Amino acid sequence: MTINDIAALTGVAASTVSRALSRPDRVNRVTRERIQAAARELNYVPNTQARALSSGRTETVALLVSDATNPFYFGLIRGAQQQLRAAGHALLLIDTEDSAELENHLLHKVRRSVDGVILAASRLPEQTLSVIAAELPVVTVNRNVPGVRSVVIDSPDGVMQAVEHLVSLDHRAIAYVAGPPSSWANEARWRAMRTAMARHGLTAARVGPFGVSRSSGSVAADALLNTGATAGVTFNDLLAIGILRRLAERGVDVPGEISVVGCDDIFGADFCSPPLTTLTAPIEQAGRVAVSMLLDHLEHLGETASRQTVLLPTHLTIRQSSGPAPRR
Amino acid sequence: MTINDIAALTGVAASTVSRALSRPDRVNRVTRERIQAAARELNYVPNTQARALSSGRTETVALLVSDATNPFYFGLIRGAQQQLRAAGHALLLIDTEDSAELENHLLHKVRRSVDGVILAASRLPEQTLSVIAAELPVVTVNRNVPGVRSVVIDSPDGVMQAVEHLVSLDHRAIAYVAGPPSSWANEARWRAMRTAMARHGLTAARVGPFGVSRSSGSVAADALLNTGATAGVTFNDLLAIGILRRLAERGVDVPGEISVVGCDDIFGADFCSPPLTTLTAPIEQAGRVAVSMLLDHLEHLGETASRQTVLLPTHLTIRQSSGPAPRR
DNA sequence: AACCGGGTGGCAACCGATTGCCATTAATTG
DNA sequence: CAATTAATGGCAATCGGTTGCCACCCGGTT
Repeated sequence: MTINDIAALTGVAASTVSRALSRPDRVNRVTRERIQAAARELNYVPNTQARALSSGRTETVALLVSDATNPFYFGLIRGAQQQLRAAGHALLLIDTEDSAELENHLLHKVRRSVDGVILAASRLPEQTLSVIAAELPVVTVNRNVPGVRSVVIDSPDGVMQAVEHLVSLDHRAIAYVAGPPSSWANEARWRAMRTAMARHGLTAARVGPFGVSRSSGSVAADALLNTGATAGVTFNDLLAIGILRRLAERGVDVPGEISVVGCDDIFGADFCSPPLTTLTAPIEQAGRVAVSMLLDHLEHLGETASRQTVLLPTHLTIRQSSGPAPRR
Repeated sequence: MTINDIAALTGVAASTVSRALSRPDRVNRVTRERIQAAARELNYVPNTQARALSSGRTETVALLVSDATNPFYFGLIRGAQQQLRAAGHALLLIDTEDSAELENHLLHKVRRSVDGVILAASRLPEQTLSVIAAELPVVTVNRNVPGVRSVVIDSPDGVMQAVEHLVSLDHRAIAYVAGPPSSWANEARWRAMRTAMARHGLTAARVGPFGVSRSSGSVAADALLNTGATAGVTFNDLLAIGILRRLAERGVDVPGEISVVGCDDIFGADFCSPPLTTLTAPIEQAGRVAVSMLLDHLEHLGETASRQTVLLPTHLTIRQSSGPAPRR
């Protein structure tokens, strides 16, 4: 069922069929309807590659994540997928395994086969990113690079809320449990934390970096205890959940002896034990917005974007992993 | 950077460049090396669509899931992704939103742009599936259809283990909490459950069907309590976790008053409260195996497969959501 | 009657590879 | 030494659309 079959069937040229299907106003109504009817009848589906080859548009967007098993991305994938399907585009999922080289390599490889890419938690240095953004429409998530449009979740603001929350509960020694140094969000959160602490005349301790997996949580928990802090704010929920587990194992009461605040509010944060106080991030929305920005960008190539960055608000969701500071 | 640029640069014909890159033995060593060097230098990446157009191979595989946010699929996606990347293929992720029509429609749409598809939890009727499998390489996961190769996780066997476990703890009234009727696995588990119960002269109760989300768990929990059963085996972990939550809310002690056994051992099953006794399924492996089968099938098109179905074993992981039956 | 312009639809040149077929050359063999 | 064969690389068709350009038809103007 190619365009030619339809052409033969309806007695017009292939080019007319093409136009009837993709630029309907360019062909006479009766011809168009005859063609469209035939197309429907034959169950015609245009060949994506052929179309891409000549038009340059693939109707496909790549979503790069650093680790497909990180629940944080589930929401992102979902949101992106939703929005893409609404626009009739396909989603190419790419796992960069947390490696900048691999990320770069894969980006290069798919460069020609997608209309644009969404980089969730890119590990690429700023300069490399700029280069890529110059030759391919890019939207980043939680990563701010000049000239590259992005959607960032305002977790720094959330971190401040978390600090206020903890300070109001009489915590004075609060530590930040850091994630990967190559993560832009990690540094942003740390900066916000120091600022918020300073506002109360306090200084934050910092431990890490740790990998973003639950197993890293064990090490992180021990390190956190060593700081003597009465509360810890972690880079993300995965780490926080790992910490909770290790603390339970060591018989440390949460929040009696130490409070733990996570970040992102991923799947599981509400039913772990104790349920995690965390920064609720509109992850799915971030995915949708990222796609919207990208598609919008694609439609107006050449024009300068009206908005380069969208900041999505977060809020602190208080559950049972945080409580009053223990009496000394 | 097309094949022609390289041809011009090295002074050979484009066809020779093509061969040097894709069928190296077909061209002289020195010519080949000169071409390969040039390709490397120019950072040449073959255009996927162009290649697909002429060769018919897209090096892309679609993975259809019924709901991208279901943690069960995370592992599957991961496993598939890993194996695909190792083979240099790309992964097109498609969310069918639990709708058979949408699934069919999307399958039809991508039919020409992928080399094959993996259907995880297809909702399609058997006949439709056969039709699709005839015109496109297909591997199903947890779905057995004659003539379609598949990888199925042997949860029926696991369900039997679960029943043995519960019966040994003196449970006599055990209920199955059913998932979507359109799920093949759901029926398979129910059958296994009845068989296992019958072996002990017992009959299983059944409640449901319920949606596979945590929120459905609330309704399911209440229904489960109404059966008077002292233990419930659920279609999957998501449902089980929802049930645990609702039971906690109602002040029902687990496992003191009622035991709950889940299925799949998804992310979260080990840290919910209480940690869930569940059937541990090799999900990631399932993803890898599915891809292997598909790629293998692609390489030997026309030949009849040696193995049509791979059965992956499960085992019961006993945690704290199951315990001795309460005294009457 | 000659002219103009909008609406239609065909022709043909791409897009960037792959691949069957053939010509050339070199190597092997009787 | 002639003949057969193998290795190598070029030509050109092809995959299935898209799109610029042009020709034609027709009604409406001067």
